[in-house]
Amino acid sequence: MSPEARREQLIELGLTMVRECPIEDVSIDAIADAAGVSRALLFHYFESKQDFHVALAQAQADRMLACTAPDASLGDPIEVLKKSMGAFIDYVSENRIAYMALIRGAASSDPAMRAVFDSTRAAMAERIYTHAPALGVEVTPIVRLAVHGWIAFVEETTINWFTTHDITRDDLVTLVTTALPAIATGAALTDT
Amino acid sequence: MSPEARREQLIELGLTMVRECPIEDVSIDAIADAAGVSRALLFHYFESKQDFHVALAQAQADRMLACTAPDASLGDPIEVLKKSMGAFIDYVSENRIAYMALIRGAASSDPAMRAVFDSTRAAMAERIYTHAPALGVEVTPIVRLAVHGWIAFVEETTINWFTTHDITRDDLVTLVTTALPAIATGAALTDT
DNA sequence: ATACACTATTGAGTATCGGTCAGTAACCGG
DNA sequence: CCGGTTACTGACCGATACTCAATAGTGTAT
Repeated sequence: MSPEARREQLIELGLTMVRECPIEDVSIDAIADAAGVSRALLFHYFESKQDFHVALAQAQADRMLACTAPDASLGDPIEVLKKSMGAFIDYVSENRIAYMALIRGAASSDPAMRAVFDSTRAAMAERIYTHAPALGVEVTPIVRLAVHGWIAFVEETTINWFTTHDITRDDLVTLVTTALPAIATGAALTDT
Repeated sequence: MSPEARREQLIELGLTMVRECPIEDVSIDAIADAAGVSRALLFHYFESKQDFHVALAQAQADRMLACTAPDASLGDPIEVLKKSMGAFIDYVSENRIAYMALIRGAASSDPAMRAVFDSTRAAMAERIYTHAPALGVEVTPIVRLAVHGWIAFVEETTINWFTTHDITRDDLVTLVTTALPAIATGAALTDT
């Protein structure tokens, strides 16, 4: 099998397994067995287990970003944001174990993992910045900090929402959508 | 040595080590060596490595909660919050590796760890709820969700601030403090 | 067609680490 | 002084991340 195809297969398999149980419970053995190859082959394609996990996280992050890509055709920035947030909530709903383990959980320890995490958030933040001027908000350091914090707000409320489920999905979308201007404009005010 | 003293010593030692390197890199061997006891003794005091980590997280969480206890003597809820937020920022600054690893990072996988994490956030949220009525905000499910999200917002901005440091500590305190009413009142509006 | 080179792939090995257990030594009351 | 309780240990086990020399399979040049 060609290196690229095999690499892709292994990552795909890894993502599937991580969808069912937390990442640290997925051994290299299990992945290799499921793929029908030897353990050693995994270390041929990935330098270490960490490296493999980083590849998984990157793949997961890419898909999430693709799913939540803003639909500029909607025109109104708030509507664009709303649709994007809905997509985010749905994506995390469908991949919550994988998402929590890869994007959120492992963000603490491994620097390489943290880098994936950071760049993913930065990509999400960048989308916001492009619409900020249209809403009369200047992108200053404090606004940037606030936007990053807001992303954490969105993640936390989404994850929390699964366990409680005591408000509707639409209310959640509205909550996180309206929170952004509320936080950002407040931050912009602190700035001056 | 008495069981209690030993337990305390091991936890204290664990917290010290976790202050310097991520928790999963701290082996039971290392802790036992540092304490001058055998590995087996650790398993006499803690059922498993996970159990030990939970004990560490609980101790860390307790200290954080103690440090950030609201000072009701200030009167004005916003001032109380501001002081508490300042204390939180300072605490996390001084213990960022341990905090990230124990309170934030490990929240994904182990249910017992997640329980510590959840109850800590719940304790922080409870402090907020007691002041909500005074600010004309009713504590509904959506407000609860928003408050939990806001705590994530505070954690994220604090951790992020530590790496960039491009605004002043006071501005950060103001940012997170003003964000709470901004988010909570917005949430309360969505409710009706 | 055959030999050769290249590489995807492996099986067998090593080190480390979490966890177990039978046993020891030290401190206790009688 | 003796017996029991218990803090404590050393030696073992299984799993797992990781290594490496060797192989099998495929494409190419003559």
